Amino acid sequence: MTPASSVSLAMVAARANVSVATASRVLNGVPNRASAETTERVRAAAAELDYRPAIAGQMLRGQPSRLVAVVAADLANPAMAAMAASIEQALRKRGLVMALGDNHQRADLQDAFLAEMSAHRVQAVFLIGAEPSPGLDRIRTQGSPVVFVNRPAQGDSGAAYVGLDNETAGADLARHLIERGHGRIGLIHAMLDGTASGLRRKGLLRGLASGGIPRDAIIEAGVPLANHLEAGFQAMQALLARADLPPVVVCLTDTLAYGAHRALREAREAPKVAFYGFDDAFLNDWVAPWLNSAAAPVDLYGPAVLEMLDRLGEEGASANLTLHLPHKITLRA
Amino acid sequence: MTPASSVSLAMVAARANVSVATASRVLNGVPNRASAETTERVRAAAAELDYRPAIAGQMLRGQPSRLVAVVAADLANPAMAAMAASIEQALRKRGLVMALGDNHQRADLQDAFLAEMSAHRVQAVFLIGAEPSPGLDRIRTQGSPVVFVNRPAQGDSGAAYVGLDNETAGADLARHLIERGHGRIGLIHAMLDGTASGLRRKGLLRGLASGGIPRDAIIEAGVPLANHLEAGFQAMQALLARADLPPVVVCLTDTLAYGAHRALREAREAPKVAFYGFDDAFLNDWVAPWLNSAAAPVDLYGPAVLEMLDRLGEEGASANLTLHLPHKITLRA
DNA sequence: TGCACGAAGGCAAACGTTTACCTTAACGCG
DNA sequence: CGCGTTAAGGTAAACGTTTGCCTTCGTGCA
Repeated sequence: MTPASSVSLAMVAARANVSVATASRVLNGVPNRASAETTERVRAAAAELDYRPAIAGQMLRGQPSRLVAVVAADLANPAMAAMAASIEQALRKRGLVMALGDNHQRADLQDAFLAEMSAHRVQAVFLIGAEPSPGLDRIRTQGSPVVFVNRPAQGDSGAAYVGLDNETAGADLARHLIERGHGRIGLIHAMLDGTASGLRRKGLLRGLASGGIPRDAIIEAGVPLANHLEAGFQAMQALLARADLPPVVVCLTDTLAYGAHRALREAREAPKVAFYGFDDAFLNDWVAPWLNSAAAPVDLYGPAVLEMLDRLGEEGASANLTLHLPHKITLRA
Repeated sequence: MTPASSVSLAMVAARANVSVATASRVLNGVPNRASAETTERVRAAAAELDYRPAIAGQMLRGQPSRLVAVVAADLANPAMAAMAASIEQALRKRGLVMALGDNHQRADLQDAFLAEMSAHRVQAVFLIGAEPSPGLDRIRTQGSPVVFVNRPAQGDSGAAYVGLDNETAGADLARHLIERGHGRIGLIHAMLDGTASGLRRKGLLRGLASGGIPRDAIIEAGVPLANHLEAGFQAMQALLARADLPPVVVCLTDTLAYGAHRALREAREAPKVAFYGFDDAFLNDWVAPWLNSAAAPVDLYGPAVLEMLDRLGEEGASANLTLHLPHKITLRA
C-alpha cells in the first residue's frame, strides 16, 4: 500500500504481470496494444501503488519538462505577487508548473536562478521585472522561449513582451489629468534607465505637452533608489519642501506612491494632494483608497503570457511579439 | 559557441578528448582522478559549451532533486508572499529551488499541485497555510519531509510546524490590551476550524479572562468567508451597527483588519477605533499606519523552515518538531 | 630486482521511461 | 488452403549522469 519511497513503472508492470512496455502503453493510452483485461490489470496496479511517472525518466527520453521558470523582481510587491499568481494559475491549467525565483533586483541572483532552471531544462522563462544580466542573454541566445512581463527587455530587439503599453498609458493619464483641469502636476520617479518607468514618463510628458501644459508646470522629483518605497518617500519630501506643492502627484509606480503618501501623512501640515500611480493591485481597494492607478486587470496577465508562449512556439515568420494589455485608470479618491 | 539546445556531458568529454567518466569526475571535483592538464581541458570545454548537468540524469542516478515544493494559500496576501520570499531566499542559499503553487484555499488544486511535485520527486514540501486534503495525507505517509508554516496541521499529530505560537501570541496581546486599560474589546474572525485563528482566539480569550475582563465585554463578530477582506468588512459593519461599538477591535488576521478598516472608513460617522491584527507585513508601515499587529519578523521564516527541514532529516529520535518564532507586537497607531 | 601503491583514466552498469521493431496468434477473404 | 491484416505483447535501445571496477603506468622502497 504505502510505497517505500518511489514507485517505478517496473514495479507496476511486475504487479500486473506484463512487460514494462505494455504498462507504459496502457498508462499513456496507446490504442490497440492491450486487451481490455490487461488494461484493467495495469490500471489497477498503478492505482494501488499510487504510481506517478518519474519526470526524470520522461525528460531523458526527450520529452519537454513541465517546469516553467518565473522570475519576479520583488515578491513583496503586491502587484508583482498578483501577476505571479495569475501566471501560476494559467500555467496550471495547462499542466505546467511554476518555479518561482525572486531576483531582488540583483543580476547575480537572477543568473544563479536562471542557471539552475537551465539545468532543469525548463520549457520557458518568464520575467516579471527582468534585470539585464549575462545569464539572461545566454538563455535568450540559446533559443529558450523568454517572455518579459510588465517591464520590457532592456536591449529591446525582438524580445517578447506582455504588459502595459507604458507610453500610451502615460499619455492617457495625461489626457485624464488635463480633462480634470489640472494645471500643475508633480511627477515622482526612482530610476528611469530604459525601464517601464521611462516610457511612462515619456508618454505622460508628451501627453501633457500636447495638452498645452507648459513644461515648467511639471515638477519632477526623482530619487534613484532601488527601494521604491523609500524613493517615493524622499521624493515626496522634496516636493513638500517646495513652496509650490502641486495638487496632483503622479508616481510612476504604485510602490512609489505608497512611499509618497506616507511622507504626506507624516508631514506637519498635510495639504490635500491627489495621487496617481501605475500597476494597480487589488489590495489598493482596501488599504490605499487615496490612490488612483493606471493598470491592466491583473488576471489578464496569466492568459496573455501563455498566449505569447504559443506565439513563440509557432515560430511562424516571427509573429507579433508584443502583447499590450488594455489599461484603465481606476479612480478612488 | 551557442549550443544548439542542450549540452550533454558526452559533448564536453568529446571536446576535451576524455571519457565521459573522467569528465564527470573532473566537474564533480573527485580528487586524484585527473591530471592538472586534463582537468584544465575538461573545465575549458565545459565552460566553452556552457555545460550544465541535466537534472534528469542526476536524478535517475538516485541523487535527490534540488526542487522543494512550496504551497501558499494565497499569494495575493502580502504576508504570505513575504514568507514565500523569505523561504525562497533561504532555499537558494542551500542551492535548492522553490516550486511555488497557490492552492487558492481549495483542496483539489492543492492535490493537483502536490501530485505533480511528487512526480518531480521533490526533496520536501512546505505549506504556508495548508488545506487538509487526501493528497497531503498521502505525501505525509510516504515519508517526504513536510513542514507546515504559519498554520499548524489539521490533524495535529506529529506534524512539523514553523510559525507563531498562536495561543501565546493571543494571550500576550490580551495582556497588552489590559495594560493599556482597555475594557471593552471587539473580536473579528472568519472561520475558526482548528486553524491558527482558533488558537489565537483561544489565547486571547484566556488572557482577557485571567486579566479580569468579563466575557460579555468581548464583542465577537465572525463571518465565515474564505475571503478575509470581505469577511472583515462585513464583520466590522456588524460591529458598527451596534450601539456599543468597542474602542478596540482585534482581528485574528491582518487581512481581516484591512476589510474591517475599510468598513470603518466608509461608515457615515467614523468613530475612533484602534485595530490590532496578526501576521504583520512590512508594507503595513507604508499603507496601514493605523494597524497594530502581532507577528514574527518575516525574515525569520526562511531560516527557521530550513532548520526544521534539518531536524526532519536527522530522524534523531524524533526531535522537537515545533519551532515557534518569537513574536512581537508592532504598534503604529 | 621485485613489489606495493597511487595516480590517471577507461568500461560498463544502473537509474526510469518511451518507442521502434519483432513475434505470435487469430481472423477475414479470395 | 494461402495470404494479408491486425491485435496483443515482448525485447531492447536510447536518453544523461554517476560510480564501481578494471587496466596501465610510474615511482618509491626493501
